[in-house]
Formats: sequence, C-alpha cells, structure tokens
Amino acid sequence: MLKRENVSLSVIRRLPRYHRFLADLMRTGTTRISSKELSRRMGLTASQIRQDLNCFGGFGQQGYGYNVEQLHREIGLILGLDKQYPAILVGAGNIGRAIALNFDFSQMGFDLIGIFDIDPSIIGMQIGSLKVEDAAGIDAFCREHHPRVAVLTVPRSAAEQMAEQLIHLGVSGFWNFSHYDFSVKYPGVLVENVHLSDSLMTLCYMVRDLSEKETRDN
Amino acid sequence: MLKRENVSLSVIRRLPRYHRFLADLMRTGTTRISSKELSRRMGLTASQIRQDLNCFGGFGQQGYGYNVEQLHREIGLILGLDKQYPAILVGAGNIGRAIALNFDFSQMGFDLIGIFDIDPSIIGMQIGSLKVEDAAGIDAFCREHHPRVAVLTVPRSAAEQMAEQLIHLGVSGFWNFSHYDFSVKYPGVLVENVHLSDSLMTLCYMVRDLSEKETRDN
DNA sequence: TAGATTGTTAATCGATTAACAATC
DNA sequence: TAGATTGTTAATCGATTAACAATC
Repeated sequence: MLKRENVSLSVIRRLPRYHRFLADLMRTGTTRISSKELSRRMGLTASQIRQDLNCFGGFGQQGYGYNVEQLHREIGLILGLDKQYPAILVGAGNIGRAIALNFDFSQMGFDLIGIFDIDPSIIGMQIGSLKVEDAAGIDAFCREHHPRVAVLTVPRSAAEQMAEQLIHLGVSGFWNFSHYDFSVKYPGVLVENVHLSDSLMTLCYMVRDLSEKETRDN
Repeated sequence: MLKRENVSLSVIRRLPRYHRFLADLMRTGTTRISSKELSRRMGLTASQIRQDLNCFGGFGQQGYGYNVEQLHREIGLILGLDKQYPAILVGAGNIGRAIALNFDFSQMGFDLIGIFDIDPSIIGMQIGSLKVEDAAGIDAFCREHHPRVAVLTVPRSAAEQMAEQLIHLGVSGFWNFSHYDFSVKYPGVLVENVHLSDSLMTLCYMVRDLSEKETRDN
C-alpha cells in the first residue's frame, strides 16, 4: 500500500464501500473473489475495481483473483482505520447524541474523547461513556488533548463561529452536519459535509421525476 | 422549468446546494446575483452554474444576472419541493428519532405520516406529532395511506427484509441509513443511500493523508 | 449607447470502460 | 499445460471549463 500520491477523490469515496462489501464476504465465509464477481455484486465494472485498487498496489493474483481478508485489511490500512486520532463532538442535540451513540468511532479511525454543548439542560448528560461538557471549556480541552477532528452537530447559527474557534485551536478536519457550508472559506481545512437535507431533496427530485415518467407512459 | 429530460445526476445533486445558498442570499436581503459572484461564494465556476441552470431553462437576464428570489423558487419547483408526498420512517432508534425530530420533511417535499418499530419499549413513544406504531401494522398502514417513500433507519440485519416488504407494498423511494446496500438488487427502485460511516472513513483518509504530507514537508 | 452578463457552442480535462499481454 | 484473471495501456465517454456572440 505504497503507490498512492494524488489519488482522485472519486476513487477514495469508493474505498469504504469496497471495505464494507469485503467485510460482508468475510462474514459469509468467502475467502477469494475476482474483480468480475465483486463488480457484479456491487454494480460496478470489473475494470473500475481493478483500476481503483491499482492506485495503491497490486493486491491480486493473476488467475486467482483477490484474497478477501487480505484485501479488506489493505483497504483498512489505506483508509487509515488502524490508528485512532482524537476527535470531539460539538452540539449534543438530537443528531449529535444519535451519532455519538450509534457510531463506533474506533472502527472508523477515530477516538471520541469529548462531547460539548452550551445548553445547561444538556451539559452533564451521560452519552455512552462520555459526559457532555460545557462548550465554554473547549479551548482548555483542546489545548490539553489536541483533537484533530471535530464532529459539528450544532445549529447553523452557531456553526461559523464554532468552526473558526476550532480551526484556531488546531482542529484540521470537520465532519460537518450543520447547514453551514464552510468548505469554501477555509482552504486547507478538511471538511466532509453531510448535508442530509440535500440528500433528501435529491431523493425528492428522483421520486417526482419517476412519477412524471409513469404518468407519461400511461 | 420545462427543458429537462435526462439531466445528469451530478447536476441534480448540486441543485439543493444552489437552493441553500440562494436562501442565504434572500436572508441577507440580496435581490440579484451574477453567476460570477455566486460561483465565488460557492467555490464553483460561473460556467458550471450557467450550464447547470440552463438544463432547465433560462432563468437569467443578460447584463443583469439572476433574480435571487425567482431562482430560488424555480429550483424549488425543479426539485419538487412544492408538493408533499407521503413518507414513513421505519426504525425509531437513535438515528430514526433524531431524523424525525430534526427534519422539517414538509420543506423537503415530503409529509411524514407514520413511524414504525418492532421494539415494544419504543412502540407508543411520542416523536414530534407522531406516535411510534408497531411495525407489524405496516402492511395495513401502507394499503390505506400509500406512502411513496420510506426512511430506513433500521439495523443492517433487518434492512433487507424490510426493504423487500415495503417495495411489495408500493414504496418506490428509500432514504436509506442502514448499512445495507440495496441499490443494486432492486432496479427501478430509487435509493438515496446515506452511508454515514463511509463518509467518516473518507474524512479519516483525508486527515491521514494530510498528516503524511505535513510529516514529509518538515 | 456602452457595459455587463447571459445562453450556448466548442475545447479540454478527467474518469470510466475496453482490450490484451503478462502470469499465476 | 490450459484456463482464469490480473495489472496496465489505450479508447471512449461524460462532465467541466473556456470562449464568445446575443442581448438586456
């Protein structure tokens, strides 16, 4: 897993999906798989799978295919799931709590070490193994524990100011659930925007589009 | 808004973002905007914005630009946000509850009319204006109310069976939060997959990649 | 009218697919 | 060895960007 250097984002975004399908295969006891068979299951082309994997090295063997367990492990290493970077979550409302409770951050390369909110009725609440802390203490916390990444589950109105504060405190990656779109403003900062409403609106378009076609066809 | 027909998914996925930025502009009282200025704010090219919009019609005026309010409204119509289609949510765990509580479905083209779960300790729980119903009653409910779309927030193990059941009951669109990847298996069914763990893993890759570069540079 | 900015066509770029020699 | 399947190069396709005439 050495060949990389400027691998395109389209390829990177497919890696977690490969990882997931390979985990499924392991669960069902499959030990080897060809790019052709994997492409059939994932709805891709075999060519694309081979191209994608060869950005990082030759994990397969001619005439045999890929070893499922090995490939799963290699992709995990490429994604960086083997080490845990410290992360904090800011905004312990419904979405924030759901994420803190539902995600095993340690399986995804992170260690969730702090949860913050400004609402006195939420501060002190136990969420999994962590207790919600007062957001006023974020500065001190960051200076001590140096989180690399922040999950931003605050309302839109608080997002901009909080993002800037965290960037100054050394946070360089954001998993952003707020409606605030800050990828443009701070170059160099890594942002993975999760605009759930954008996703739902896209589905809305597709559903409308389908019913229009059905109407025309009848 | 008549020109469409096979507009690419890449374009569609940008529409909700335009919609959001235009809403922001309205909020700050801006009444007109050029593709150039909008491109600067959104981090796109002006060319792309004009190309995107012209898939659906000429909303601008030479020498003037676009009327913010009109463009916002037109994009809303293109996305289909003006009518509400009935939707249900299946799986009222942490994520399901957070979504039901946080999203104003009516603003995104849907009307959330039912929430279901199988867990007796959750059934009957009040979530916003709805009460969680027993999933055993989904068949009867669908035959009566004909939801077009289902939000799938069930665990992976329950997802496949539930998806098939709902497809048979006439549900044709899914907002899928489960780890189950069913876009491949049921052609014709519209699926918007929200694989949050894929998103977090992508961020993991980016953060690792950045620190490797920093290490090299020093 | 002059300046600005669109709508649209043409050029470029990047990503996907196809093909095939290498090789297990 | 023969068959299968990779790694990789070349061809195709689609999406983005640039250019510019039309026009408000």
